[in-house]
Amino acid sequence: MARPVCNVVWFKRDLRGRDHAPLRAAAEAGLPVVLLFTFEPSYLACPESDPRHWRFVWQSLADLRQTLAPFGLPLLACHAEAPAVFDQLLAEVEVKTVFSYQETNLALTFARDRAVAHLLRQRGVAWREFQQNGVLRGLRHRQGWPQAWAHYMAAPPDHVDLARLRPLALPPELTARLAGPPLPAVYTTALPGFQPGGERYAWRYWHSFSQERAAHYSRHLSKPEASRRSCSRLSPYLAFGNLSVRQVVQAARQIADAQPQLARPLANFEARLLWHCHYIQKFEMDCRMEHRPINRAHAKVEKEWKEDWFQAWATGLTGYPLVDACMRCVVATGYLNFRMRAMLVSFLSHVLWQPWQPGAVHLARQFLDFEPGIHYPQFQMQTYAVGAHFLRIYDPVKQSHDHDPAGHFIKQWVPELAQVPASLIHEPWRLSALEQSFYHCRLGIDYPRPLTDYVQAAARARQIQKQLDQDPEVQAENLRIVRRLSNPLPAPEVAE
DNA sequence: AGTGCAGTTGACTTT
DNA sequence: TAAAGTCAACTGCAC
Repeated sequence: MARPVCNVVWFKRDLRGRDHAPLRAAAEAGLPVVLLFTFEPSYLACPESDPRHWRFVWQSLADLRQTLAPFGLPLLACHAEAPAVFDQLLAEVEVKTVFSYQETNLALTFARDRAVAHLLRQRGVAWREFQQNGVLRGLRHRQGWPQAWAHYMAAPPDHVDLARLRPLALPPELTARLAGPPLPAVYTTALPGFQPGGERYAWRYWHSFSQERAAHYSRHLSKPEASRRSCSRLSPYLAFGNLSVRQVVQAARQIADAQPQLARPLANFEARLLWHCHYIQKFEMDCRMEHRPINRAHAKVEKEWKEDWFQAWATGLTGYPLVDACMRCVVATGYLNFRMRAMLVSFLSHVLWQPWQPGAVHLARQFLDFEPGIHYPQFQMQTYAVGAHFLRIYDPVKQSHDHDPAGHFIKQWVPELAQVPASLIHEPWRLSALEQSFYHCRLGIDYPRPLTDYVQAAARARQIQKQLDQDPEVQAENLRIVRRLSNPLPAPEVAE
């Protein structure tokens, strides 16, 4: 008996029903479709994964199903490795083409994609992968990239006519077999404190941002507390593709045109959307930075692993109030603004003098909006002076005075310091014995003494960096990186 | 009242 | 997206 013929749309980090090139292509191709998502055990179990990410995906799928249901389109979520899913599916149905987006992600998913490509090629199935968010695969240099990005962002979205998609009816037995075992409840139960996934929530965040919150965007961007409201909070929706960058860019331009008083903050916001894609493009072009220093000569910097220091950092017990508040906050909510993230990385790398890789894995799990293409380039930039960049060592006390002067954020996340007055909260190690007892904050008992002295540690980090700058091997590597990764044209906002 | 000077502030440069 | 260094201008104060 002839196998039924169909196409497949394979959803990855593009969990939306609009501006979706693979869906659009499948609709235009005419054949019945199978809509597929895979929860892969190897991906769920990888060190960078946290249940918070998969809960977000779960919620996104529920939302997507709501979008698809009126058109009678089922979405098959399989708890199995993707190659195995395709293998089983191809045994029962004849797939002409698999449509998906290109995925700039971990080495793990890249290897998975190669296995899938191999399998599909063997079975004579075409795989059409589409460019996502202006990120280009196979670029050798970035000359012309900003122009290509601008062109993509200005182009009309990939409109999907869901009414034109016809589902392929799979036998329930096959559907059940493909679906695999149910996901453990930890991946499917919502937790308070985290942003919920899904296209509908994504647009709700966009509307509240563009209508109310964006006014103070630039002023509050770096404040640990105010940024939670005044920033867009779209990052997890972009990371999992509940929104395309293009949809957001175009929505922002529309609002900026209609409401001139928002033009400035929204232009600032759009510049960051460009940087978002810029870093993913960087990672796409050199994904080895997931594991090793982008400046290979930096591999010889010796760092002494101190498990207890790392644990103190990871749990918010370093003795530096703002550092601890930030870590506890991101562990509890999955969100922290850019500057505070950079400070956490700087503190681990330069002050505690610990290797960055375990820190990158820890924060990948905490960030609800974990985006490998931003995460790894940023970690490397914060850790090393790479290419044209210089070292940025954040002073945790200065940051505290500058961005949380009244200590509200600190008190919220480090309740041990709740009684300490604002004037003393940034440096609790200065509290006298009397003050410690008066403010219920005994150092070493209620709240830790600093793990190490910031001033000395930063001086050492700067000195080692100075030596590295003189090192011919480091210099040669930097030259290579500048040639390959830097953009030889003027900055995009100027060129535009 | 005007001068000298130590200390502060801010703009700008450098790493 | 940082912070230290440099320098000039400014301030407050003693005399």
